[in-house]
Amino acid sequence: MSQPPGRPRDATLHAAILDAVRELLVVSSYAELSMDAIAARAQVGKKTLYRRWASKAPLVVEAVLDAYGRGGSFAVPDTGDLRADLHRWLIEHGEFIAEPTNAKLIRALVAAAAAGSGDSEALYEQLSVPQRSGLVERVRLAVDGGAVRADIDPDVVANALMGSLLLQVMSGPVVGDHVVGQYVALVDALLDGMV
Amino acid sequence: MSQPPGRPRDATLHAAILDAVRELLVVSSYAELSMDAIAARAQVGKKTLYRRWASKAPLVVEAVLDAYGRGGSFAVPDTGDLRADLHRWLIEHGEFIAEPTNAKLIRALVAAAAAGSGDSEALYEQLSVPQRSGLVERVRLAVDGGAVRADIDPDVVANALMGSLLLQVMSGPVVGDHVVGQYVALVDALLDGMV
Amino acid sequence: MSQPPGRPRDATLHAAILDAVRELLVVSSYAELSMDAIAARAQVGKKTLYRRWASKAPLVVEAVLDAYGRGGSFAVPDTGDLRADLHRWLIEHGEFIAEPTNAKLIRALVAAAAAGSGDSEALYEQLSVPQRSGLVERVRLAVDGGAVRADIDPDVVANALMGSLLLQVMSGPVVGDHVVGQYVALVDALLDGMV
Amino acid sequence: MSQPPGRPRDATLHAAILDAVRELLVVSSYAELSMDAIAARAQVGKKTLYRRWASKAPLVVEAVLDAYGRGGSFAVPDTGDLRADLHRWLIEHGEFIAEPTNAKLIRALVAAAAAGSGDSEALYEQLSVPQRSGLVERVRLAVDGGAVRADIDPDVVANALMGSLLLQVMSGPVVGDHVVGQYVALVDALLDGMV
DNA sequence: GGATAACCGAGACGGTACGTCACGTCTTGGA
DNA sequence: TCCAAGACGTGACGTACCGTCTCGGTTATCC
Repeated sequence: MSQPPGRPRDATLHAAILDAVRELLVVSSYAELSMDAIAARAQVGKKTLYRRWASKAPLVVEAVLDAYGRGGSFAVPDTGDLRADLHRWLIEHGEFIAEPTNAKLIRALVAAAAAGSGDSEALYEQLSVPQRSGLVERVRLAVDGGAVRADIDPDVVANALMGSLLLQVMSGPVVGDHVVGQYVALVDALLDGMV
Repeated sequence: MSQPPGRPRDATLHAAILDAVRELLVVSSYAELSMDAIAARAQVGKKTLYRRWASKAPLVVEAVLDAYGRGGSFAVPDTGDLRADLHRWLIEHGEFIAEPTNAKLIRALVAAAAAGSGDSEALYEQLSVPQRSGLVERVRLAVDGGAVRADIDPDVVANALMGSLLLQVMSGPVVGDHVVGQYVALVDALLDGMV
Repeated sequence: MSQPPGRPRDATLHAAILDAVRELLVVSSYAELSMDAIAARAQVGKKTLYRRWASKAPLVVEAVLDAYGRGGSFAVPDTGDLRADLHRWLIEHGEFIAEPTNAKLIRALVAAAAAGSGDSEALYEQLSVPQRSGLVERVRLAVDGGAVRADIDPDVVANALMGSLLLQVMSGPVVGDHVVGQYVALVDALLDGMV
Repeated sequence: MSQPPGRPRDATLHAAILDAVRELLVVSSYAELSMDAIAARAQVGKKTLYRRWASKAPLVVEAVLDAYGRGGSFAVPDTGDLRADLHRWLIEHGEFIAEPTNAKLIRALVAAAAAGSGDSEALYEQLSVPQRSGLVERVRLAVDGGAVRADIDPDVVANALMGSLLLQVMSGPVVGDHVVGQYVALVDALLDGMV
């Protein structure tokens, strides 16, 4: 209950720093992003950065997830209509990553996870795990309700959907409405089969 | 026809350098990998590295693709049985990335693509494009042969399969036979539908 | 009056670096001396060197002049007896550069002045100008006092004395008392004439 | 008598290389001069340089001495009039080093001697020893002839004259006729005494 | 006249040092 | 205790130079 002694941390700095990170990431890849540049941009001492984040990776992860979370709700909807719910979720994400700014942020997140040593996978899972569990849960609900065959593994479906999105991000800038149609087609193929 | 003047580049160094990169990547993530260490390991001057590759990213890409290409044929088979062909292709890749050594290499490849500045996407596509076109071609064949519905977009199928693999790589070390079963289940769900 | 923001430079490092330079110069010529070695010896980052000196040349100059300045007073004495004063000054310097350690330092100073590009002459003159003006002043005093002919140019005398010393340094290690006698002889020849 | 087998060395290259060295030294100090640049300038392979000179230092020494030797005779004259002979020798040298191009060359020679490790003093003496012995010989002749006091050490006189010149070179660009007058004054002071 | 041998221009090579940049820590004065 | 500013040790970056080597090719003598 008692408050720690000394001057409390300036809460407004948090947002300023995350903003600086995102602004810099839009114009300069993860590798080019430096803690010095972040501190300079946010008008903040480097010590302040390291007081709050252990290194560049978790800082970038938080900056990206912060933008991701504020960009509207990405929870998997449950209207009872599985096809419509998956369509909507996939299109929502598709439009998010179609925005070049957002694509750069996600690419930075992947870079932070892939480049880092060992425990940086954990950071990456801060993004993937909640989304995956939301998807798995929604599919399991459909299985339980009998709308989907009982032998379907929800994890497999979640992998296919999220994997398609990830591949899209990593394949560079995306063009036009064509892509949105592909998301619809993916859900339909999974539900109806290709045969 | 005529040979350029001066001492020609030593062709054996190319392989020695790529070997050094791979050996180092097994024990030290992409971020920890240094050009100095590569040069030292390959018994080569740093100048020789920069004479042949512009930076760490394309060097790592070539080293990984070189191992990938030599690791046996990953072409999509065509036995006439689409289900069996996709099963086999997916399991082949699944086992490749299940090998921890290979997983590290692929993670490094992703890191090189994600961390690099701009044109490294192009390098990354050296891996993804050939695989994608093989897959797309195989599915299109099935569509043309009437084994698959005419309104199926082969690109969508390729995205789902490759995306699942990519997600697997990025989600850290994978355990056991469980995963292989998931690949079978993904192909089956796509072919038969979930409903 | 106010102090600039940020951590102030560590004043103790200055002396440590200059010491390291001198220690290294005793065993390795100016050309062999490397900034890396200096940094390693002084337990200092290379950045710290370049923060304080633009390159190797001015660093060496300061290191040598620092030792020269601390090695006792080399001011030209003024006892009223010009011959004795010049004898003493010349012998003092002669004994200084006869010390192999000091000779190496002075040779490094000359190398820094001669090898450097343009503005290192200025650094070199940090040594020569004060000595020259002291000598010139002493001779001018003698001229004014009538102890020396009025048509004598003090600059000419200073040149001859300092030049003899410089030539000695550049001519490699010097042997014994013979040299001291030569300094006495030089002053006597100048005062009394050769004829 | 017999000629060694194989293609003889191209004698014209020697001069071309020395020219290249001098041309480069005029615009870029000794430290900035590189063997690569010399080879490129002289249209010569680097192997050709190292076939003829062990390193940069002796090459520079030869290039400078070559120019020095061709610049007319610098032998000490012997007209019987010591004063006139020394005047003439000193003025000749003074005018030589007053030429900025020549001054740069001599500075490079000093740099080659001072910067190098150990045996480079030997190179420097290729210039100083012949001049010194010429001077010493001339003074000794005057001593023997009774034109100069018997207790005068010719080495001391040579030191004073050569040292004055060396100091002049190292003190940067020189201005005007003023300097020539100083050389005359130096000889006069030595001959007549300052008192 | 063929073999042999040294020369030559060009430029790749291993190594070392350069001067810069980034990381993560530390040290000021001050809030 | 927090904060901005910035110096600090460490270590990687990408470049330049040194002196050696390896190409294709040229000139000389020797057999």
